[in-house]
Amino acid sequence: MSEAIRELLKKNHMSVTDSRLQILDLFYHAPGALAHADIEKKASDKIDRVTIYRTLQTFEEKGIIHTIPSSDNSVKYALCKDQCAAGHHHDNHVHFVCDNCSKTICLDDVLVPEVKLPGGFEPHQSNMVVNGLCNECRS
Amino acid sequence: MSEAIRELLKKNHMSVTDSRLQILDLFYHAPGALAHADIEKKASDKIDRVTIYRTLQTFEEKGIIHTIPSSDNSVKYALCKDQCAAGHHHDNHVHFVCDNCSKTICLDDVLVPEVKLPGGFEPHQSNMVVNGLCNECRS
DNA sequence: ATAAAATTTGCAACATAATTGCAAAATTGT
DNA sequence: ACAATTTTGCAATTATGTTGCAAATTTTAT
Ligand SMILES: [Mn+2]
Ligand SMILES: [Mn+2]
Ligand SMILES: [Zn+2]
Ligand SMILES: [Zn+2]
Repeated sequence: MSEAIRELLKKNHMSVTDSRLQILDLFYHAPGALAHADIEKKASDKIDRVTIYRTLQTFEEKGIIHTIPSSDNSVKYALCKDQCAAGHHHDNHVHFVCDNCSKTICLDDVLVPEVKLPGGFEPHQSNMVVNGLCNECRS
Repeated sequence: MSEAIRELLKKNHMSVTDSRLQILDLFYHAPGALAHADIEKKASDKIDRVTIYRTLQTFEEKGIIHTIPSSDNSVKYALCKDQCAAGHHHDNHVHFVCDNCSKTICLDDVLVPEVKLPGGFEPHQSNMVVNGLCNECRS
């Protein structure tokens, strides 16, 4: 189990360290996406803020996690599923943010639809975030 | 010209003050969306940081400007087109962020497409941001 | 036009978030 | 077990955002 996490680090040519194992473990068990602050709180064995910043940045560069944009200066991060490699993300799925519980969820099966842009614009990557009530909060 | 801006403030029941006129003027002449920092720099007659924060918040509440989400903790703002009223925005258009010049542009004519969500999710609002090369940077 | 009332502004103080350099600690390869 | 490399934590610094309050400005009433 924790073995899978070690492998992920190895596969991406990263040293396996306590902080990284711990942070990855948080992502694997989290109900939704995590913000820097969430990690700072949840990390059992306290990790320095700076280390968290650097770890998130490295994970993002290696294609292990991706960022989820927000309108309130609170970027969140979530695990990439598969084909994301260093420098080349392919997370073209929709994200959902619950207005009630404020959980942020990757809708891995809902792909971001293509849109026709005005002439001259060349699209590289699209992000779509839907706000509303999540499946749990609507019950 | 500046008269139109005064009218906009009046129409929204706001006192017309120097700061507000100046900031609105910036938006009307800007090539793209503006971040708080942009306004702080561009304001000819220096406006206090706090006033900028408060002005942006008020404009947003009144439906004069809307926020554009980002993946790097730097929300931008742009003018609303029309039917946005206090507390009820209707800016359901796509936004474009240029990877080269990093301009952020409202594609007012490109509507955010609907997506079918998994059962139980109730959508309220959608945002879509496309990255790539803008019309100017591709030439 | 003037004065009173209401709103907005700027300053100071504070709080939180993010970045950088560097030495100590941990990890990796031999 | 050792040397080389990488990562971590701390301190210092900078950037970003919030709040209370008195002074200034704008609006409304006279
Ligand atoms: Mn995702
Ligand atoms: Mn817009
Ligand atoms: Zn919810
Ligand atoms: Zn461009």
